[in-house]
Amino acid sequence: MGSTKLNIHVADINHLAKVAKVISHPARIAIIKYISTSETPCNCNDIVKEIGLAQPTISQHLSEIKKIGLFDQSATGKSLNYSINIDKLNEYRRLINDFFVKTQVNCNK
Amino acid sequence: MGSTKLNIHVADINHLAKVAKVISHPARIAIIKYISTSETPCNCNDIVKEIGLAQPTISQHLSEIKKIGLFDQSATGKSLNYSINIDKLNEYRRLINDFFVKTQVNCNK
DNA sequence: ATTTATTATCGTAATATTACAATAACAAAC
DNA sequence: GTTTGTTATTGTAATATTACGATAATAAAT
Repeated sequence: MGSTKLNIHVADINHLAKVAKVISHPARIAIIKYISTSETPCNCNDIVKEIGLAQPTISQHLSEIKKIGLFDQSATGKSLNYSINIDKLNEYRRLINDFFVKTQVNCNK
Repeated sequence: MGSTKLNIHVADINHLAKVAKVISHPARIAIIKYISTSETPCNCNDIVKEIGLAQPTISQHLSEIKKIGLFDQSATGKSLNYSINIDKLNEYRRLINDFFVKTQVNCNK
């Protein structure tokens, strides 16, 4: 008891839920936003300064976002530069948008 | 410690996170989908049978979805009929889609 | 090799979420 | 008013999430 029952749902639904979960926390939204707007390549410390959460917390959130492949990483010197994987971003935008659109279409028949 | 720090983020971001959280659980996605596809008005028991979770669990999920106004309710006899509030559905579709689009635009400059 | 800078991981406390049994609340039917 | 059908609420156990201090791991710089 207590944990989400994944086995009772089709894979599509579980996948959508997983993607939505990543953007269901304000810190992760703020991280994605910051990385996308940053003029210069930004690393973990930049994000820590920007968001105002401890470094391990940011690292944890980054790891959640990485799990769905939304980031590209490139190492320069000591630091890791994060950037958005546009293909994945687009894939997930469509995945979520399609859910809403399909829901609406279903309502209208 | 332990609870999400909302005060460090702007309201927009917290709002988006709140909406995304509703669709971050497969049972809630399945509920929304079922209600939208149902030909006849559907009540809580119908959803319980469809999804395969206990009635209090479904009731709890329905309440989460209601909190962001995604449902209309209408009482007929003993039961409550749930339907999707299309305006809200559209509002949230745009809210989430705009986040993705803006993120992508930011990446390309 | 030691220092310095950066990020990940470990451990853990606080809190939130998920699920369900039991039961209350409500409304129609008898 | 008692029964029946439906949904909400209460209470609670199991699990997950969030946050951070401490520390390890990694890599460049000296």
